[in-house]
Amino acid sequence: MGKTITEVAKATGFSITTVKLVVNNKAKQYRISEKTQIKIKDYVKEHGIMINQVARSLKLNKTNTLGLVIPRLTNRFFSSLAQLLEQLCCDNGYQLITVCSGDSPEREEEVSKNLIARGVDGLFIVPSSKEQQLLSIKYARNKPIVFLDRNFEIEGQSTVISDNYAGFLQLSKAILKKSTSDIYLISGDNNLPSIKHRLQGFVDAHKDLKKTLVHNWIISVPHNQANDGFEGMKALHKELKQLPEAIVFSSLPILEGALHYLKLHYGVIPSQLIIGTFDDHNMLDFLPNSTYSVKQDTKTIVENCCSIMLSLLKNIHTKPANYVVKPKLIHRN
Amino acid sequence: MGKTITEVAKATGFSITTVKLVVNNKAKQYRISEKTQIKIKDYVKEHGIMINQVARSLKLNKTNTLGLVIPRLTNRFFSSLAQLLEQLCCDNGYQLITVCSGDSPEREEEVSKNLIARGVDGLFIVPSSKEQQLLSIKYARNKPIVFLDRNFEIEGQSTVISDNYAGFLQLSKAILKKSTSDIYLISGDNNLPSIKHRLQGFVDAHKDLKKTLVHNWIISVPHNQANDGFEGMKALHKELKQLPEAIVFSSLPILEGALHYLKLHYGVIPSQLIIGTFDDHNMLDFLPNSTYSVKQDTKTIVENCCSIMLSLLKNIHTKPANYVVKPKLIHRN
DNA sequence: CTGTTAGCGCTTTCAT
DNA sequence: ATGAAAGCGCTAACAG
Repeated sequence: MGKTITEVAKATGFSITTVKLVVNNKAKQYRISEKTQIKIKDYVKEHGIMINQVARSLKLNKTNTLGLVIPRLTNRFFSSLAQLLEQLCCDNGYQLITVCSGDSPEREEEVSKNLIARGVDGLFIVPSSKEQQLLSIKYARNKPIVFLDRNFEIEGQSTVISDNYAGFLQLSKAILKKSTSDIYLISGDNNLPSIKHRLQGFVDAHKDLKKTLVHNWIISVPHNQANDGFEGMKALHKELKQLPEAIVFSSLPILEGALHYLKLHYGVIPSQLIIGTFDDHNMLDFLPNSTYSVKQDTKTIVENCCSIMLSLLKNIHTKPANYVVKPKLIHRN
Repeated sequence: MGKTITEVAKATGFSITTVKLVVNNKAKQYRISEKTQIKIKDYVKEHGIMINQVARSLKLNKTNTLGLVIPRLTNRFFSSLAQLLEQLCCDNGYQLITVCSGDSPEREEEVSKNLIARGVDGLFIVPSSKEQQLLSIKYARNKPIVFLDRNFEIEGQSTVISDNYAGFLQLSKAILKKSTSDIYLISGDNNLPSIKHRLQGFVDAHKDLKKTLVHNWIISVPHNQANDGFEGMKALHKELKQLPEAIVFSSLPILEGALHYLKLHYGVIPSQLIIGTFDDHNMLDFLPNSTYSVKQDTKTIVENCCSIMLSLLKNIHTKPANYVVKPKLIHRN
């Protein structure tokens, strides 16, 4: 399956132009004779034809591919993002290439360069640091970039992020209204703007409701991973010697790790603990606890990303757009 | 950032060959003069250089890309698979392109063709049906393919799968030893060989332990998705009017859906229910129940896939290899 | 030590 | 109605 267009031309004895006209259904338009059409179509029916996209890309200086750089696929938010974006890109004639940076700036630089060298027509990037975001802009040159999920406040760039502040403001208020103010926060990667905004939402919820933050209200852990959550929970537990009324987690992996600690320590997850977390997952159903989760609107995020990219692809000088997508608070129990 | 090699040659006044020799650090070997080296290196330092991989690929008829076709990224097993495989391919000089088929044969055909037209050097495929597996072999022609996770028993192909039978045999025995034989199975996509083997393991565990299967022991649902699990649980519950001692689920999404039904119906997950499932997830920690899960050895699977692919890439006539990777039973509580 | 050249398969423009 | 040819940027082989 899959002769090249040139091979078909050689085999049938017609020129490349004629073959192309026939296979692109422009035969009528250019009045190619019936005989010729039939001969070519028969050959194609028997042997198949497959346009070599590499050669096409070289000639047109356009690959019809787009790159997506995310921290990791095992994070549910990013995997849904990748899946939806792939589908949407495909619907618009583009093949998405997804790569993981592991949140390491070096790796992000490497994979981004790689994607550009491979000739992607544009890039979606979840930047791991301000420096990397700037470097990407430099490397991509005149290729369109849309920054996703995080924006290190660089002027003139297109960005699509969730409203992290509003999400945690709403979540924290909901919990504060249910409970006293005995509420702690375990948070990873606090230098990320998205996390900073979440923290601010948590703090402002207290202010708005005229509640005071508990002493040592935040446990900071280095990253957004399960083992960080485990250590954070351990630290909090060691300090308090007991469980508070409520704990809020800056992300799902942190929550996973923290609950693993509790399970190890208590044998079960203490069900009276009120739990808040950024990001949602079906498996929160598994908990007996009252849980509040901030579900990001992945569909809208992806649609915005894609529409920005398509305008940028049409005209690189399109004015940059900055979307902030509202998440949704989900309550269980 | 990123002049082409030709541009550098023009700008510095040297020939393409000389420039290549210098940037590839073969200057010494070919005794390029110091002066020339410095001139070229200075220019590159200032303007950067970026090899156009598209042109390179066209010339060499090799793109250094590999394709991975999976049902969906939102399934945890497949996302870890993709993430690990991407890393391993990268370590070996290949860029992985992951696409989702949604378990639809039509879409699988479309994306596979697309990958081949884009010139991937080889393909990893989780086939959705026997017909598609055969079609992929036909389309790929002389490109290497490794089939993953499922094998519809086609001769002469390289495959890497988990030992589904052993996994469920072990899991079912563990549960049967703990409980009476009041144990049901909710299972989706029963026409997949992997699922068939799991069912057989379930049945044979009863045989081996001389227990009899309960009446109507299996609830079959069409697919491997959460809403299928929801419907399956509903059906079982309607039939029994109560909960059995134990339920085994053919996959995590099915379990998710089923527990969502229980949560809706009972308000909490009844903690006396013993739960068994294929695939593992940290979030099973969240359950108060006694759970048994079969954790696939993703790392070994990926390593096997990659090593087969690399030999096939070296020599397409390498004898096909068939790996069956042992999973691990995980017990909680 | 350095330069030249053919050609990968395609698109596009211009000729018949 | 059909064909010819240039050229995208690179590699590899050969030529000085």
